[in-house]
Amino acid sequence: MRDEEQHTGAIVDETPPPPPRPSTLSPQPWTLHLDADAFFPSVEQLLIPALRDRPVIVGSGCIASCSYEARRFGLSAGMSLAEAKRLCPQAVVLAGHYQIYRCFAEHIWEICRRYCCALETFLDEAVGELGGDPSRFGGPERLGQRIQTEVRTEVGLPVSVGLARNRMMAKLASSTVKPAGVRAILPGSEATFLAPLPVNRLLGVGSKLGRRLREMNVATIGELAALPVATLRAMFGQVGESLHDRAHGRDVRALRPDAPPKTISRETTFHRATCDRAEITGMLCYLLQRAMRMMRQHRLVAACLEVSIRYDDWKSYATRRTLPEPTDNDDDVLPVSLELFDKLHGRRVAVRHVGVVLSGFVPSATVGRLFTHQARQRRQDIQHAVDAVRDRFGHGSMVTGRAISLLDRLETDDYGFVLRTPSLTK
DNA sequence: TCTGGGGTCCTAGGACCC
DNA sequence: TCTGGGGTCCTAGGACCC
Repeated sequence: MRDEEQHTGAIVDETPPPPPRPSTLSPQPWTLHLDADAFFPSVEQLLIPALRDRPVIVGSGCIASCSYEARRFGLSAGMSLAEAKRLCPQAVVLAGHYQIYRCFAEHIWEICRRYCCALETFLDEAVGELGGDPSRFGGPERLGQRIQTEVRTEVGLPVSVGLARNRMMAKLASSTVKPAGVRAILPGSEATFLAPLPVNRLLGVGSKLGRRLREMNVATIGELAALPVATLRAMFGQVGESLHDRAHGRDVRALRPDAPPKTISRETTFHRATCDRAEITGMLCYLLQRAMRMMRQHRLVAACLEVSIRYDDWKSYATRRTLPEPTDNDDDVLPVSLELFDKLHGRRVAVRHVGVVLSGFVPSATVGRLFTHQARQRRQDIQHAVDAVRDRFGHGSMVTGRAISLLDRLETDDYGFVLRTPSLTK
């Protein structure tokens, strides 16, 4: 909760008592973390028997996920496809079928909900709070095995399950037993579990922070936990404080199962970098229309728009603007996106990548003044009619303005993924 | 290891207001 | 008229995660 208090300025008492830190020994509900093993390739291997036991990669440009058969060749998520093909030429590369993955994920989540009172989901992961005492099932580990078996028999996919007293520890638990493992971390055993793990396993320690910690001769989470919080605060500011908490197994993040998104973005990379302004702005408008539609599905209204471009020499630029007033209408934001693009697009270098980000959301119901003018009301009606057509026939059925030039080159699914574009296929 | 797409959170400086 | 401090908003950028 400390993070939220800092954001909202909720602390008014000059001398508050020390904030309650969730002790690893205090009674807390159990947290479940379930992680599907090599999710995308596993689904492909389940559906296409010929792919079983073969190295399978899902991704375009780089690896989104690869099967354990592929990992034996040194492949891992994030690696470029060029490098992957060099290491494992026999790998099967698939662009992915995200609509299908989503269906499998929802089935897995439904199984988790049998045991969880709150569940936060990502595509290949779920984290939830157990609704009751796991001793009913013979203890946390037995419960994890039960959930794992239900997923295996009902969905057909391997998953790893971790159980602990907070979400960070539950996720660490599942990550240490992948694939197809179950691990419960009993209260009081957190420090023993954490101490030998490499420091970069800790949430929030990526490449940069990991390098700085190694320079301080901190290689394990145990060595990090031994550093005084004042030292970490002096070196890393607020990040240092949360590092100290996490190294001691504390995680104050609450589950937010139905939290609305804070940003909605769409971006794409051109297969061949282009100088054609019409092509770039056409793509920009297309991406923006998709992001706006997704935002309306969440019943949100944006106050801020960001446009980003990346040139062929990999230099990236982005600019944001607060809109004259929050809106969910395409007509309000499309001209702004073009202004922002022109502001960014000053170099004589081909453009490789464009993207848009919507943010500063407020619920659409609270923006009453949007509906005060008749003209605006008419535009809202048209927008909703367009959305209705898109809901029924897909986004590509109703692309407007500059994005029309892209129509015959785009094919998308209902979850916001571009399945085939000139940039993603040979 | 020349590098996709969708997110979250934090920091910092400048403008502006009181 | 000048100076200072604090708060908030806006813009820009970076680290990190899946």
